[in-house]
Parts: sequence; C-alpha cells; structure tokens
Amino acid sequence: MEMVSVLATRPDRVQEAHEVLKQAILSGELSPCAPLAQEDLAARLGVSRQPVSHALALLKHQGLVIDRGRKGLMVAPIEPERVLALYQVRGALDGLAARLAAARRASVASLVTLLARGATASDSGTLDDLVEADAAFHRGLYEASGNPAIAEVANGVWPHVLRSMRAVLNDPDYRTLAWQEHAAIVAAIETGDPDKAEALATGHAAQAGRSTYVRLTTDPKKVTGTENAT
Amino acid sequence: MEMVSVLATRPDRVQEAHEVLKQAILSGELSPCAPLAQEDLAARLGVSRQPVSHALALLKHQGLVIDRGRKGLMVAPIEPERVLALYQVRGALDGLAARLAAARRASVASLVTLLARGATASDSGTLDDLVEADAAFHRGLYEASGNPAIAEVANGVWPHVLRSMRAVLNDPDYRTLAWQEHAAIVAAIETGDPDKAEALATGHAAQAGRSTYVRLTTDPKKVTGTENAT
DNA sequence: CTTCTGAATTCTGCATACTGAATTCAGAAG
DNA sequence: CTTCTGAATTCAGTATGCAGAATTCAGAAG
Repeated sequence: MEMVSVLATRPDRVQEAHEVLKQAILSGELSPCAPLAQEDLAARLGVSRQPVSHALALLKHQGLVIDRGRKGLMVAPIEPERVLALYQVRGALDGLAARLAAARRASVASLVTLLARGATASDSGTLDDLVEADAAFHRGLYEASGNPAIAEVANGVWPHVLRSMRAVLNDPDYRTLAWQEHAAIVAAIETGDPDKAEALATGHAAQAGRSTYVRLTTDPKKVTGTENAT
Repeated sequence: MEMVSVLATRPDRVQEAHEVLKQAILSGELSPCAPLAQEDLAARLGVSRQPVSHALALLKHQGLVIDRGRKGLMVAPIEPERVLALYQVRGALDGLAARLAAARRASVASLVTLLARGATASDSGTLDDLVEADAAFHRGLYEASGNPAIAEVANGVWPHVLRSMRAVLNDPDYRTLAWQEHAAIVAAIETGDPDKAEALATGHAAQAGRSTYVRLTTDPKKVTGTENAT
C-alpha cells in the first residue's frame, strides 16, 4: 500500500532555487556578468547555501552561469557569435521537427491555435507575451514531431535563445515576419511536405539568428549591463 | 599579482564523483535500473554524501539517472524507442556539422587521421577502443564544423548513445559499414559538397540508430541487467 | 495461512560548522 | 606618491548532524 504524495508535492528547494535563478537570468533581472554569491542568493531565497550551491551547479552545467576565475561564479555573458551558433543548432532541431511532423501528417490543430495566439500577442501583447508565444509555438512544433528527444535537447538551447530574444522582438517588422514564417511552416506540415517544412523551419531559425546577431552587435548596451538586480 | 593555480589543480570532488559515476554508467559497470544510494556511493568514493548528492543531481539533469518513485534514484534504463529518437537528433546535429564543414572547406587532415584510427580499432581493437574511436570521429566532425555549439549540444546526447553503442559494435559487419560511411562523409567534406555531406551524415546516424534499435529489441538481456557492480 | 497494523530502520534533503584558499586592504618602505 | 608585503576578511567546498518521510518487517487478528 503506497501513499504516493501526488498531492502535497513540495517543490524541492534545489529545484525551486534553480527555477527562480534561471528565470532571473532569462528575464535579465540578473544581468550578464553579475556576480553570484551563494550566501547572498541563499539569504534572498530564504534557504541555506546548500540548495543554492546545487542550483548553481545545474546552471553552470547549462551554461547560463560560468566560472569567474576564482571569484566564484557569474551570470554568463551574451556573446553574439555564440548566440548565432546556437541559432544554427536550433535550426537543425526545428528542421528535423518540422520534417518529422510533415512526414507523419501530424495534426496542426494545436499549432494553428498557437499561431493565433502569436498573432494576438504580436499586436497587443507585452514583450513577455511575445517571447512566451514564440517559445510555445516551437514547443508545439517539437511535440508535433512525435520525437520527444527533440524537445529534450532543445530545452538546453532555448534558455540561451530566450536571453537574446527580447532584443529582436522589439522590432515590429521582425515580429510580423516571424509569424508569417511560422504560418508557412504549419502550412507545409499540413500539406505533408517534409522537405519544404524542414527548409522553412531551418530558414526561419537562420533568419532569426541573423536578426538577433545584428541586434546584439548593434546595441551592445542592451547586453552589457553589469548592475545587480534587487 | 594573481596566483592562478594552473598547476596543482585539484579535481573537485563533485566533478570527480560526477565523472566517475558517469563513466560507470556508460560502461555498464552500473547496470540500468541499479539503485543508487548516496551513502553507499560516498563510501566507495571515499567522500561524504554532499558531493555525491551534487553529482547525482547533475546526472539526473542529464537523464542518466532517474527518480525511482521515492526509493531514491536509479540508473536510467535504456529504452530502445528513446535511443532511436536520440539517434534522430544526433543525425540532425551530425548533418549540420557535416554541412558546415563542407561549406567552409574545412581541413580534413584530422578527420583522416581519425579514420585511420578507426580502421585500426575496427580490426584489432577492444570494444572500448572502438567506442572511443567512433566518438572521437564525431567529435572531430563537430570541430570541423567550426560551430562550437554543436559539440556542446551533442555532449548531452552522446552519453545516451554510448550506453547502447557496445551492442551494435559487436557486429563486425556493422563496424565495417560504419567506417565506410565515415569515410564517405569525409570525402564529401573534402569535395566541398554540403548537401551530400549532410545527407551522408544524417543517413549514417539513421543507419546506426536502426541497427542499435534492432539490437536492443532483439537482445534485451544485454540491457536489462540488474546486478550491482563492485 | 493470509492480512492488517504499527514500530523500527533506512534514506534523502537541508542546515550549520569548519577548513583552506584567494582577494583585499592597510601600513610601511622606497 | 607609488609599491610591496602581510594580515584580515570573504567565500566556496566539504563534512557532519538533524529532521521528515517512506519502506519494511514483525506480530497479532481474522
């Protein structure tokens, strides 16, 4: 007789710290290159240093936090070249997902819904809404592929992408283009054209990568912030 | 005046535990579904439970270790479907790497060396040599791509691939085929044919994935072991 | 002989304490 | 005024200790 506490599931301090810190980094609340002192973070989160240490180790493994010589850790800087490289990888993953989805004639119902949400967010949403709508669409794409490993691997890439995404989504022109491309991908999937779907998805990522790269190298001030968040 | 201890670099107990446990899992020394008790592992490694706990958290994040209900953790089982899915992802990454390498006309000198090593290992090497030669070739491919993000992301995939690789590499016929395909990829890169290089690399991964899948579903005994290692 | 109940055992997660190293600041020498 | 040396401080890593939860085993009831 097992009493699996499906309810009353406590969020695990390590996981909680991990999530909070991750979000803080992704949202920019913790600026790139911001120093990360275990004691300080532990105090802010109301826990001891131990779970914080665990969480930082996870973040380091993810590449969101890097070793600063010996002065402990710091939030990883956003390097345009690295972001570009990651967008290329994302392109390969998106391409595979789109190809598989088209090949298996996956239902595009949920993707269409996500397209609608994106259109709405594109017009009258906050920046956070836009970012979330974009991420949600791509998650939907991964799901439509039927290959769960794609989403798993992509989970390691997206955090880095999200950090720089705010920069491009500020551009209304890009927003429109992005969702047109999203729609085209869905159309190709619905048609059942794997080659086209893959090409469109890969091209979309390449386009997004280039736009982001330009933004990052043009407005370096947007990513060079060094001040701490409260 | 900074005294960076480039020398006398102590391996960090957490990192050490992580590496040791990871290797133990990859080599099969720790069988799939083997229970992992912190105390036990700590005693074996001669450290306290803390670094072990950290290392296990990392492994869990990597998917090499999973939560067993409430009975702590256990070595992740090898699920054929999951391996197949991962091989598909690997194919996308390898394809991208090969494409980029061909497009930039990367030097194939190191890859040729790796091919030679593979041929040698294929004839007169141990299983470990074969696995290492294979992994080394693909690392070389990622490096030739000039995109460091590929290797980073692939690092998350390969551990899972390596776990099941021993199964296929036992087959002499497959060994020969694999290194023929490797050679073909290198040739396409040298020729500077991105499309061909990508297709060959993707195809190679697909082939390897299928072979592995067949092996795993045919000889389930090879991956169902439950006994502990000393 | 099977089953239910309760107590002991085991184990993980978290906190606190300690150690060792590295940075930083202060004071003295040039 | 600059620079070098040494001591204090800060901080990460590790170990140990504690508390909560769950499993398991033993004993009794049916």
